Amino acid sequence: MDEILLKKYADVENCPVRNVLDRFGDKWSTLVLLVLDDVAVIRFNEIHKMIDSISQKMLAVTLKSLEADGLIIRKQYPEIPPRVEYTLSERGASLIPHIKSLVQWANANFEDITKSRAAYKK
Amino acid sequence: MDEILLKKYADVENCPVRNVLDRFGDKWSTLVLLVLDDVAVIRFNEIHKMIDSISQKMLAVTLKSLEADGLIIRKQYPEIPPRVEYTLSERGASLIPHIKSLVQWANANFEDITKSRAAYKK
DNA sequence: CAGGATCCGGGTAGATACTG
DNA sequence: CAGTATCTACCCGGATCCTG
Repeated sequence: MDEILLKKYADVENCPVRNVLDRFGDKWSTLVLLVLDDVAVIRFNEIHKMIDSISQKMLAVTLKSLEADGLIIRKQYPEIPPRVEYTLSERGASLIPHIKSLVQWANANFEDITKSRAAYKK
Repeated sequence: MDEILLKKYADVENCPVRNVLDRFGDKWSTLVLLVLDDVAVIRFNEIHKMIDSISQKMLAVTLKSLEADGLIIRKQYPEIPPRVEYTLSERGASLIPHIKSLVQWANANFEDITKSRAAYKK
């Protein structure tokens, strides 16, 4: 690993690793990004339907923080009833391949890890 | 994205995405893996020195769960004072490239994201 | 040295109700 | 429809103390 990263192990505030982890670490961001990548354009309630285990509140919070980080774009139409559409930004799209490679690893190793975990308990 | 993943959005328990995310999502696992990759063999207190912001407790917890998942190997020597060495397992090593690609993305985008976040607040 | 046990506080997620 | 507001409960993480 780079020297740069090594030195930053201790520097929690400005550590890019920590920073990106805090973004991924949260329960839903990654899943939302994958959904957006999957459907291109989507509305609030549609996301909620696709990830039905997320609460309305957490979906709102997640979308807001993703928007704040410039990973997704929120487009609001001045209509009644209101309509809001979410899409991936360029920055968000550039992140997708990395997430997907992780997901593929997860899929490939999921079963083995589950077995290890079960065996460990004994 | 694959159909398979799509269907699994709703299936929290058996979803590989969720599962791998829960492993990464925790505050320290990824950082510990990076350290292990960096040094090959390392003892408890050495990790603690490198990541000094982690508490003793969380380091122990993190190492245990990584071991349970078969991502690291714990080797204990029957000596006094006790000595325990940690190394990456093959499975753990196979994960490293994926993490690193994510870290690189984080480094490349860290500054811009920080700016976006600051601008959003106004 | 490498942790285990315990206690404790704060933040975060969930449920529910409400609104422009 | 697309959220916000509030309240609560739980869990996580830190600090401290202890031990083989």
